[in-house]
Amino acid sequence: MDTRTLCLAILQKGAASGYEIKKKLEEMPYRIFQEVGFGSIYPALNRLLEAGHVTVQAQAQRKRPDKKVYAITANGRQELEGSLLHPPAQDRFRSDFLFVLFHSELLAHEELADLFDTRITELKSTIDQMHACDLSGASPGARFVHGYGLTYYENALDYLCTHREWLLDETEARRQTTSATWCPEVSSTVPGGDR
Amino acid sequence: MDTRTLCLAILQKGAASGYEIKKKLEEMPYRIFQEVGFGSIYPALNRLLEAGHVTVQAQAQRKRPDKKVYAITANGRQELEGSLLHPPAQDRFRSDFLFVLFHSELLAHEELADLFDTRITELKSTIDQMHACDLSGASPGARFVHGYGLTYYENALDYLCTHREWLLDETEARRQTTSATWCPEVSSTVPGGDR
DNA sequence: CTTGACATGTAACCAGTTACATGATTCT
DNA sequence: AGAATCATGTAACTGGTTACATGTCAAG
Repeated sequence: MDTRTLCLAILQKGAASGYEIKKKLEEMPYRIFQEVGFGSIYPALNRLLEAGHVTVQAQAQRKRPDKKVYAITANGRQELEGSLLHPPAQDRFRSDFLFVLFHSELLAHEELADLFDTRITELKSTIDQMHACDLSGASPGARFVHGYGLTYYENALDYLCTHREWLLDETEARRQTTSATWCPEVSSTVPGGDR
Repeated sequence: MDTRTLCLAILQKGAASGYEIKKKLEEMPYRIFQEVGFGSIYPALNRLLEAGHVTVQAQAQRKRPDKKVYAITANGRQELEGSLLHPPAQDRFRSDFLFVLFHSELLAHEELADLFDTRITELKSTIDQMHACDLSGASPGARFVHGYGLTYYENALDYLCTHREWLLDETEARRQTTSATWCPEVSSTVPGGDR
């Protein structure tokens, strides 16, 4: 989702400044969608302003720089609802982690094991944070998306744990049988081999 | 992963033309990572050529336009291995579908139901295709990644099926309780207070 | 006779990231 | 004293998408 729509979505729940929008995009539940930098947010807000989708109000603050509080307009709400209506684009999943594992035979055994271990630790911490997350008062949509993300992380963790040894062993085996002999793989935990 | 690295990864498994690279990126197992257009591939190959990561050889064909077959060099292999070594960037998951469901209260009941149904159908078809996919001869890494993707899709399908009714009902319930008290304009709800 | 596969490329456009630029205040 | 937080923005760069441009051949 582009930054403009993301900003509209947040402003729809209440007026906010660019700085505050960035903070909200960093924490749950918006974190699931995307993190964007100031370099995207401020220009996006200016374009929304030009288009009449939002209004600004400068807020002088004692002992703080001025704040520009943006609020969504009826026009902006219509725009947001419009973008929800047309059929959503395909999901895109980008994982450099998987890309590296895909080429497991180009890495040393230890590097592979380390990769797994750090990812498993990260996943556990992410899952803990998501469990700790307060959802009282959250909309049904927010809860649904949170649950989707949580089950994704939990299943990913499970997959990594149950297939770690398999990949490590198979990669080692493949490395040794470079071109000489063909080794018949016999395993009950071959990914995709359960049909 | 950027297009150049993606091209190197494919060429590492064998020489290919730009057209063939695109086809490989469209099918399993590369499909999991990313799909890229010709507009990305041809410039990427030229940059790899300039950098000495690949070589070209024009191949005249009977009754076909000439083909430019690219092959990876020792230099290019080193480059690829190098990019696998430094710690992978964070996974990014972008889903307009989830973004829409997040705002379920802005959509009509029927639109929501339709969204679910089309997505469920799509997922089922994707899963079938992945099950039908031939993995004999695939590297351990490729199998691992394929399995990761497959379990993701299966779990996503399961989550959608088991939570469809919940979201539909909860959204309906929320709509009825908030419609009366909903306050549209800017008003006093400025987050972050004032001073 | 038209669609689709084969085959390569460029140019304009759009979006996002990173680095830069500024500056007060509060916490450790 | 130095780091973190609050607060806003621009400019350069990078990368990807889309549209354009060209052409053959096979199959329906």
